[in-house]
Amino acid sequence: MDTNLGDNSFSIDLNTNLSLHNTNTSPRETLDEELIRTREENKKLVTMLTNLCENYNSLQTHLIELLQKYSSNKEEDNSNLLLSRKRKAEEECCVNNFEEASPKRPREITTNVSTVCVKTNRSDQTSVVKDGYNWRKYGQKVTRDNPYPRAYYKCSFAPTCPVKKKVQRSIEDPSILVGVYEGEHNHPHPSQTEMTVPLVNQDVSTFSNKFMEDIETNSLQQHLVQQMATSLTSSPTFTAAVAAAISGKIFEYDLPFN
DNA sequence: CGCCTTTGACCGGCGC
DNA sequence: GCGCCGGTCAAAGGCG
Repeated sequence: MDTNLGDNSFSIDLNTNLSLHNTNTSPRETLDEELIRTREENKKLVTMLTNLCENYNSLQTHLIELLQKYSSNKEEDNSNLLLSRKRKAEEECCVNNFEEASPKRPREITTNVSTVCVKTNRSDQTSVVKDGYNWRKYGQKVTRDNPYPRAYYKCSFAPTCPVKKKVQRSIEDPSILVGVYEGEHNHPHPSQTEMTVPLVNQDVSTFSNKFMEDIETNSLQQHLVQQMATSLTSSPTFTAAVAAAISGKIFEYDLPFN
């Protein structure tokens, strides 16, 4: 990993030592200087924020790649131990060779399988993984290897959407809901935000999914901050407002001396 | 009234 | 061929 984080060792000079009481220059000149200085600080902050976001994004991309490698290896190991022969055959068919249809099983092959684990309140008995999509429950079954019922859902946001999901509580930790998504949505996410799209097209373990949830939450916040900063700093209205606020403060300080 | 959940029945694959 | 098991269907009922 050669992600360069050294560039982030920035120091922010907020320029708090404003020369408010410079007796050699007129108030107008002082204000102009402060305005120029404020704009420069503004530019610096935007640059630093941009660098920070770029580093963050590259780091996140790298992390996702590592997690995908890790989870695919782990999935392979676990399937040998835990899955029945039937499940194992399906898993291998979908994950490793999903382009080829099994001669023994000419039925529709799912092209995409992903696992999502969601930590819930232990007292919460509902088996709902809130991912922003609309789901219609079409069945429930108690499986042999888990006393908790497995619920079957179809995506009801679009009539032609082929995505299905199975939700079942973990036998090891009942507070964890394990959702298995099959297929890909053929419609945009209802919330219109890419950041909250569930982890389709990835086989991700319990660990990595919890990790990914954190990443996505923080990423959303980061994204919002970035957008706010960009829109605000590029707005002449905003800079004018900042200048007005500063000048107002300066006059507050200056008035007793006039 | 439409959408959703519930739940028993049914179907197909697989092992013995 | 039979039984087990997971997945799906569809009727009935609930809810807003």
